[in-house]
This record gives sequence, structure tokens and C-alpha cells, in this order.
Amino acid sequence: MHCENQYGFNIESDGGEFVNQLLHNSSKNVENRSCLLMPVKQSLVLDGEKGELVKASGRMGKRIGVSETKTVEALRSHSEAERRRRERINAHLESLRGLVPNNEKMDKATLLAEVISQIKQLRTTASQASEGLHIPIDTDELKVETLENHTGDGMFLLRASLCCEHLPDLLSDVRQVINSLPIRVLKSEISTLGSRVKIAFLITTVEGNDSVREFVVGSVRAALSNVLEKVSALAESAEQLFIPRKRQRVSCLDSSSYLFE
DNA sequence: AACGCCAGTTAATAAAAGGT
DNA sequence: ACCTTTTATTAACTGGCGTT
Repeated sequence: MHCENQYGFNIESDGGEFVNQLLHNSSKNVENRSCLLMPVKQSLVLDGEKGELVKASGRMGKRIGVSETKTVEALRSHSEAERRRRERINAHLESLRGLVPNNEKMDKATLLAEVISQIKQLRTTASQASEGLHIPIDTDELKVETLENHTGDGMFLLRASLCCEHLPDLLSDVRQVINSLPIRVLKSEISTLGSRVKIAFLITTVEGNDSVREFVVGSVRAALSNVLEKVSALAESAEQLFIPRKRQRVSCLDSSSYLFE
């Protein structure tokens, strides 16, 4: 009598021997489940005439010209590989769970959402914490701002900073443009973080009226902007030439900061 | 060919909701 | 309160497909 069982196999052709073998193999992988097998749509069936495995689905009715044992072995190793993959994913999820507070009774989706939220929060906090500090950031940045002078000496103060990739000629370029301007550098500070650098200046200028000061601010901005553009162009061409400029993994604690005159 | 990823499907289980 | 049904979550298996 012909019958196709729920697993999609014709069990008439060989008295169910092959099916039993497959069931045995499959059941080894589902240790903790009371139901050992599931229906398999578009799975393999034995062709009664040829004794070959063919796809059970009408759409995929093509014969598979490989031996039964080989196919069964492939299925088994595939499901085992998938199981290992799931275990890897779950292990990492558990690691994440250990890093998140109030994690009890939190399903996977909620856990991931919580981790995302925490990372965003940490980023914001880190950003706020580094505000005002000379820590290089990921994006190129040029800032020029006048400072209030509370000393009463009438000195015009300017703070300028440049943040970019640390390329070989950067410092000499900066020094060159700074020296070409009618300004006096009171203080300068260079900080590095990985391949990034931030250079900050406290600048004053000769006495002058507002228009002179405006001119100085514009000149400093333009000069440093030129440097920044040059660095960006060099960095971009380096990328196009596939020169690896992998950023070093460093923490904020590795940030070095020093003064130069 | 082996491997890894993904989507679809199914079953088990727990929790919530609803009915008596 | 208890039972049943529904819903959500998770795990497992599989086929397909792209990458190595």
C-alpha cells in the first residue's frame, strides 16, 4: 500500500527502512524535545522505480543524483552547523544580558533594544564628558572662536582648534600657516587618539580695532581650513590607493596630550 | 564542495485573555 | 478558581543562496 507520511517520504518503496534511518539521525539532534520530528515540506522522497532521492515537491520534482547516505549526511551536518550557529548567537546574547541592568525576564528583542539604548546613552555621556577637553573626535572639525577676556588688560583672545587625521606633514603645515599670520600664539596643545589628532591654540593679536580683529579671525579660519582641506584630500587619496589606515584601537586613557611652543 | 547566513515552517512552552 | 483558548517567544530543522 502506498502512503506518504507527514514527513514527506514515500514509505512504500523500501519498507520504511530509509525513513527509519533518517528519523534516527534527526532525533539525535533534538534531545530536549518531546516531539522529535516535524513535517518537512518539499523534502526528499524515494523514487520507487529508481530507488533514488527526489524532491517531494511537485515544483521541485527534479531527481537528485546523489546517494542516500550522502544526502542524509549533508542534511545532518547542515542542521548541526546551524545548531552551532544558534548556540554562538545565544552565547553572545547571554554575554550582552550580563552587561545590561534589569535583565531578568527580558526577551531577546527587548534585550537588543535595551543594549542599543544603553550604547546611545553611553555615547551621549562620553561626548558630554569630553566636551571642553582636547580629545580628538571621529569627524574633521575646525573651530575658531573669540574669547571673553576678563583680565581687563584689553587683550584680544582667540581660540582655534583643528581635528583631523594625523598625517606626516600636518604639524609643519600648521606651524607654517600660523607663523604667516599677524598673531601671537599664547598656548598650543596637541592631543592624539589613534590616528586622529586635535590641535588647539590660544591666540592673541596686536592691538587693533574691530575690523582688524575680524580680519584676524577670518585669516586664522581660512589658513586652518586650507590645512584641513589638504589633509582631507590626502586622506581620501590614501583610501583610494588602498593604503590601510586602520585606526588603532585605543581608549581615551591612551590619549596623549602635550604642549609645544 | 564546504560554509555561513537567512527566511520559512513547525512544535513546545509560558503567559495572558476569556469563558464558565 | 479553574479550564480553555489565544498569543508570544524560543528552538529546531530545512532549503536556498552567496561566499570562500
